[in-house]
Order: sequence, then structure tokens, then C-alpha cells
Amino acid sequence: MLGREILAGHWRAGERIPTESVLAASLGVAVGTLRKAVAELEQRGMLERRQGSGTYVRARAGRVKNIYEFFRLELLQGGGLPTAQILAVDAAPLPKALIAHEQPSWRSGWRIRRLRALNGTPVALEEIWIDQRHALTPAFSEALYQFYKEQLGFWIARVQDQISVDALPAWAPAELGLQAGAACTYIERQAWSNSQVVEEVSRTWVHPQRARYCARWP
Amino acid sequence: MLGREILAGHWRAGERIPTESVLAASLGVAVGTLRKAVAELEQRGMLERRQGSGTYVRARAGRVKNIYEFFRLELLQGGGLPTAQILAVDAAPLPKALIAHEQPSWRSGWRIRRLRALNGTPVALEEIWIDQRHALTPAFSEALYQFYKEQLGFWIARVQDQISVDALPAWAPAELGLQAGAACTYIERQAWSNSQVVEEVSRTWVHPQRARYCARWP
DNA sequence: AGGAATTTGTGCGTATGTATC
DNA sequence: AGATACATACGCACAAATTCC
Repeated sequence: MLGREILAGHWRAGERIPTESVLAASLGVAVGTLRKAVAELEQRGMLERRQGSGTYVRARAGRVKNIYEFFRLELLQGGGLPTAQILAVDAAPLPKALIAHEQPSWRSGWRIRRLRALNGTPVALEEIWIDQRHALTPAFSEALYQFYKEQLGFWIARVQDQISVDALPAWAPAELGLQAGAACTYIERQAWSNSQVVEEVSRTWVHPQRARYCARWP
Repeated sequence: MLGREILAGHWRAGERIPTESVLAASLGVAVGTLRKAVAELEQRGMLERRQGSGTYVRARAGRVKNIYEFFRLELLQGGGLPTAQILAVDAAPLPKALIAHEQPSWRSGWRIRRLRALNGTPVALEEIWIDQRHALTPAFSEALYQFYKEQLGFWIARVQDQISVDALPAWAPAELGLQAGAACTYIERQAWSNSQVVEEVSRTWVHPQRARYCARWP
């Protein structure tokens, strides 16, 4: 769980994470158990511990080498090559639920609705908002984060996901294989750019019999 | 301490070492502490653990890459390049103290007396017995274990050291910088060849102000 | 085939030492 | 000088895998 949190970017590089006792208490485990987990992450190079000081998130050596660095869905049997099909692009207000955390600096945004597939199988429905001042050239299609970096000049450095369950919205296409109102794994995301401003908020409904949320590590 | 035991060859490759509770008790530590130590050695590739079965000594991947694999002396400040100067070679009976463990298959042996130096500084006196049937060509001088391997066709696979304190013998040369009778670190060694027979027994007196016994690991 | 004993795996809670702030 | 936070260690309980009878 800790590794997932780190890769999901809940703490930024160099930041000090909560102390052993606080983390252990919040996760409901004993300090010794937490220490073992942290030691493993330290050995993997994800954390750095300094006695008397704290535990810090280590900066990744090779930055954003993988365009799917923040992609968190996988088939139930594991893996799957992600693709996306755009359903609609329009201007629409952000749902209040999506700005519960940090407020984006922009108030009006593009709304992008996509159908996500893994290995060609539709697995999820995405609804994404980005700053309306960005020019949406036809170049954006599959890898949105890559589009940000190459066309818009910033890149996603950190994301925060919140996972729950929600009913599939009415605009879901039939290809997803679920009826509107069906219970789906539901992900709300805020994404921060390299300049540490909220560049994107999104929500995703995942077909629970086809894919799952899974933070992976290298 | 465990790593030293393993590198000293007190258990042979593939052998199962005592259980956690036994080892912990014999070392006077708690089981958890021992587990941490064993986990570290496992990570270093020296041990292999199997749940429900036991803990086993792993065969070294690259065998005897270092001719000083079983060399256990170092300067007080650490390290030092080992050299040896032969003082005498003759045939002499094995002291009873040296055959207290496993009996060598041979009874009459060559006795080699050497002065050991580290970085040119004399640090120890060695007295070594090997099977008298071996032909001592002039090739043997510095690295005796290498001589065994290249000239005699076997190699040392395992040694067992026993460390105590003993008085320096009368035949010690003045260069060692200690008077006869001076208290020295004293090492008795039995060395097993790849065919698992005792090929060598030795004893070493170490100048306590110049060097120390130290099992090192890669 | 099955069950008991053995051995490592995981986890809890606590106390104390040491480095840093 | 004191508070904070990680490092090390102890002892215990139970789970899971293996081994042995």
C-alpha cells in the first residue's frame, strides 16, 4: 500500500512522509510491521531514511520514462496495452466532487470523455477536465499525458487518486458491456504538472469484471 | 558473526544450519534479532531460507575467485596486501592440539614455517602441515592455496578456525617485533579440500598490535 | 492417507539507544 | 537542553509450508 501511495504521487519527491508511529497508526498496523515495509521500499530506492530526521521520498532517477507511468488500470489477469477512444469533447463545468482537494487555478475547462480499452477490450469510461485555455489540437488522442508534454509544454509529475464505487453514468456506450447504473470501481484523480499546479482532474468508471485499479512498481 | 561463520566454512554449501530458535539461543539474542541478521545474509546470497524446511548455506556462484578467499588477517587500520616469507620446510609430527577436530587421513606431513606480512609489515607467524606425499616444488611461495590448486590439483573449499591466545614460540624471527613468549592472537585451522578431506592444518600467531583476525565478506 | 511435529513467515507491543532538529 | 524520529532489540502469538512418522 505504501509503494502504491508513493507511485501514485501522494507525496512529492524529496518530501518527508509521516513518522513511523503516525503511519503505523493510520494504517492500523504495528510499528515493527510498518518498519519492515518501509525498509523494503527503501531498498527498492523509493524511500530514503535518515535517523533522527525522517523518511523521505526519493526522486526517481529516470523521470517519466514511461508514458504510462501514471496509468493504473490492468486486466484481471494482469497487464494489457492501453488504448483510448474519444467519445466527446466539450466545455462543461467541473463537478463539485472533483475539486474537493486542491482547487485548480482555472475554473472553466474542456471536458473529454473517452472509452478506455486494454488489449482492445473496453474496460473503463473516463471523464477528464483540463484548462480551457489549452489548445486542443487534433494531436491528442491516445496518450493524453504525452500530448500535454509534447504539445502543451508541461508534464504530469504527480497524481492523486481516490477510489470508491459509483454507478455507471447514462452516457456510457454499449461497448463497455455494462448497463447505466451498474456499480463500477470509481476513481477520482487530480493531476499536478511539473510546475505543481493542478492541470487536470478526472474521473473513471471501471468495469469491475474486466479490469482493476492497480499501482504497479518497476 | 553469522556471516563470518559461513565464510569461515563452518557449514558447507547446501548444508542446513541450526534453526532460528537454536541459533538465537546459542548466540544469546532474541529470535527476531537473529531473523534480521539471517535476512540480511539471505539478501547477500549467502543463505537460502525455505519455510517449513530450514535455512541453507548457498553455494557461492563464482567459486574461489579470490585467492585470499580464506585469508583472515588484516591490519588494525584495515586491509593490507598479504605476502609470505618461508622460514623453514621440514618433516615434523603434527602437534596433538591440531588434530583435535577431524583427523587428517595422513599422519606424516611437511611442516612449513612462514612469516606473514601485510603491506610489507610482518604481522604473523605461520606453521603449516600438509600431506608429505605432496611434492613441494619451488613453485610454492606466497599463495599456498593457489599452489595447491595449480600444482597439486585440489583446492581448499572449507576452513575452520579456532581463535585463542598463545605465547609466541621461540623460533619467531626478530622482524616480527615481539619477544618469544609474548601473548599473541592464536589461530588453529583445519582446511578441507574440494574432496572434503583434511588437506592442511595450521597454526598462526598474530602480532596483536599490528593485525587482527577478521572474516570479511565480498 | 493423514496427522503431528518442526521450521520459517508474519505480526504485535514495548523498551531503550542514537541522531537530528 | 529538550523534543522528535529512526535504529535496535526483546519476547510472544499464530499462520503456513515442510517433513516425518
